[in-house]
Amino acid sequence: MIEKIATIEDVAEHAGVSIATVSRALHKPHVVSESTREKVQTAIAATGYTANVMARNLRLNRSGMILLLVPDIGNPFFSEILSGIEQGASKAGYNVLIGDTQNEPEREATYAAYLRSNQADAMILLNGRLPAPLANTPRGIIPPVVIACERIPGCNLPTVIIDNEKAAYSATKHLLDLGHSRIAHIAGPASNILTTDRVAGYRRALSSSGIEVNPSLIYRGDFSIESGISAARALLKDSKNRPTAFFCSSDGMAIGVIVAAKELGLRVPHDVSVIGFDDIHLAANYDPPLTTVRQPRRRLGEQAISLLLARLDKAGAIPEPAENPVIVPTELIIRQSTGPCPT
Amino acid sequence: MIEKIATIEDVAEHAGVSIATVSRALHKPHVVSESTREKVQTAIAATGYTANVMARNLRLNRSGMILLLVPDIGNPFFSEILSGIEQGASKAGYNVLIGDTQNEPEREATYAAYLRSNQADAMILLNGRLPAPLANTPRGIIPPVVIACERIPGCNLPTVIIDNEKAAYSATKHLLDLGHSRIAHIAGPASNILTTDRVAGYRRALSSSGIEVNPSLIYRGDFSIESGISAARALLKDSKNRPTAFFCSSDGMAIGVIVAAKELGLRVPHDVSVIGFDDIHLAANYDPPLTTVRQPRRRLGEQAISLLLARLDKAGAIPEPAENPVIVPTELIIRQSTGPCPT
DNA sequence: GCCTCTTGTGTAAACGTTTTCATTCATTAT
DNA sequence: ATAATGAATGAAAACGTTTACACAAGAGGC
Repeated sequence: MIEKIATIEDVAEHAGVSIATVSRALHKPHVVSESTREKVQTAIAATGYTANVMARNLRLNRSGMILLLVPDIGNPFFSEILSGIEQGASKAGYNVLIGDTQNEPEREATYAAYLRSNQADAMILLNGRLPAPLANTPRGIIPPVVIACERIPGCNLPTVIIDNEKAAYSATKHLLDLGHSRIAHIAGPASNILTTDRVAGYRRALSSSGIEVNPSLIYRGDFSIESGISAARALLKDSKNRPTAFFCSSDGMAIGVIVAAKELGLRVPHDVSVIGFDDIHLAANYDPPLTTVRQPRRRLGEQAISLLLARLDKAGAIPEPAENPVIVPTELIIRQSTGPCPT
Repeated sequence: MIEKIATIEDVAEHAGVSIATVSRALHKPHVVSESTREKVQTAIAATGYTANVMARNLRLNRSGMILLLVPDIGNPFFSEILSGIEQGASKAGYNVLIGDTQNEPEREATYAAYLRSNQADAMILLNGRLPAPLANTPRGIIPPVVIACERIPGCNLPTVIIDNEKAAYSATKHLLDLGHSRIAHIAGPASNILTTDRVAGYRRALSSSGIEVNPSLIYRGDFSIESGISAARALLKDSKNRPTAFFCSSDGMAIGVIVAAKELGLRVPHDVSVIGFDDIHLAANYDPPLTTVRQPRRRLGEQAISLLLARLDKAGAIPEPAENPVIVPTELIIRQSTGPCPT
């Protein structure tokens, strides 16, 4: 009574041909005669045959799988990037396997081993770190890996990122243009390169306006709403010298700042201006609607997968240097959380 | 110069043993002698051997892959569920392959075929619909599939859901208890069973308070902020008979309602109360903080994967009826978007 | 000293494909 | 009529594993 899954052999028998012919009828229809092709088709229908992908891949020495390393799949920030990647991959006949690394190097290494063990044909890194096994790849061999979201210094694998320094500069510049001079920066974790880049942009903007950077106005958050709240509570405490504007490295932290500001009876943007980063979906509908730096997340994913597919197509071929990294443009979206500096 | 990947044969040769012994040294260490075990270990280290998972899986007739069908991976609502699933699966040695169906039955069918073609060992459905190929599974054979999030009527596969009817009832009841009687319901798309269930809960609450259900107060949204805005604009237009409270089937729509209400100069909760559904992360930090029905999303994912793993363990065994569906409890989180009915 | 166990190892089959090579048969050119 | 071309198919090897089975050698009981 137990259902036996049909193999190519069953189809062959049913059609009265060899398994080679069945395989050919499926993958090189032009080399088999019309009549046998038909016989094979009806046999397939009759047996309900589906090719065993595992066997096929073993023979072809591929897996059809693209491994995506993400620091935390539970973080909605990644979901849209992921969506862009998935769509491109699926169109090219690849599946996307998501590796949630939880930021643990051990898990990164485990997943990176998938490349060697033929469980994945290629890999996209969103986690800003090169897994250990990849770091000591023999010189001259370029693994099929693309880096997205966070650049990895000293690593010249194909990369697609935004220009964090420039984006931070323009955000800070926007606040300067509104007349602010005591501008706080709620940064991301120190471990992220993008934090460094954004701090640099922030500093450059201030300097270019002849304002000295006050280190106590730079607060280290972790992108969460909660860390934004703590940051604002700490920085707004001293009502004498408090900042009149905040440039936050995530929309979440910006929202946290606004929550804390309201808590203290301050109005946004009348008393304090806040600018975020990412342009998450809710940014436009928060109260007040958030001025922010839009990160084209889907675009980022699309670029990453297309870079990877290009790399896979011409495997072995000498990879032209091309423009690397690929920079996808950000955009400053001005809404109502920023306004002129109170006098 | 091209790197040749080491196979089990290379290891065997290097260690001076047969490939069978290598395989045994790896998977049944107790049956090989200590000395050979060591030889094999050094040989593995020397060659940098990693087992070809594809070949292994072909032999073992498994894939180690759990397929997760999601209507839209770009939707952050799913990311936490996903995280719960991924964690449980990974602990049990499974990988999670995400199938983004985009709500297209065709893509669902394609992915469902992965089960037959041995690309996946099991499947979790979050999309509320049974893929066509699965629907006509031979009687008596229970495919390794678990349904989560949305029950599928008439399908008795293992299921883990929340009690939408009850949750909607208690949300509506909360508004009734606050003295509201003109309560609008912003529902989800008609195609979702959960919409039906929640509408039923809403109706039951009203009826049990002796209030007649006014169909014009039920608005069909699509879970998005935008649809919440349209809903509120439409329902609040008539300042004479406008509802004093909204029960929304998603936090997004609740936020939309609040945006629209503020637009009209109405205060929440002073003039109008709003209650959402899901308890997304931002709900607690919106202005005002959102009263909502918390859906334990991670828990949902965890339950789903554990149900599936149990099913996989005793393959073939007669599945005990057990409690089906499994209900994970929701919780009404009362914050500041709901208040007494204005007189 | 022979038989029986136990322990460790090797040989070879199997998993389900794709593809190279050889074979058959019909067609066309000489 | 015979040789040469071409089209269609089949036989078998290969992909890298796991494992059933056979076998060898040493230990222990009589």
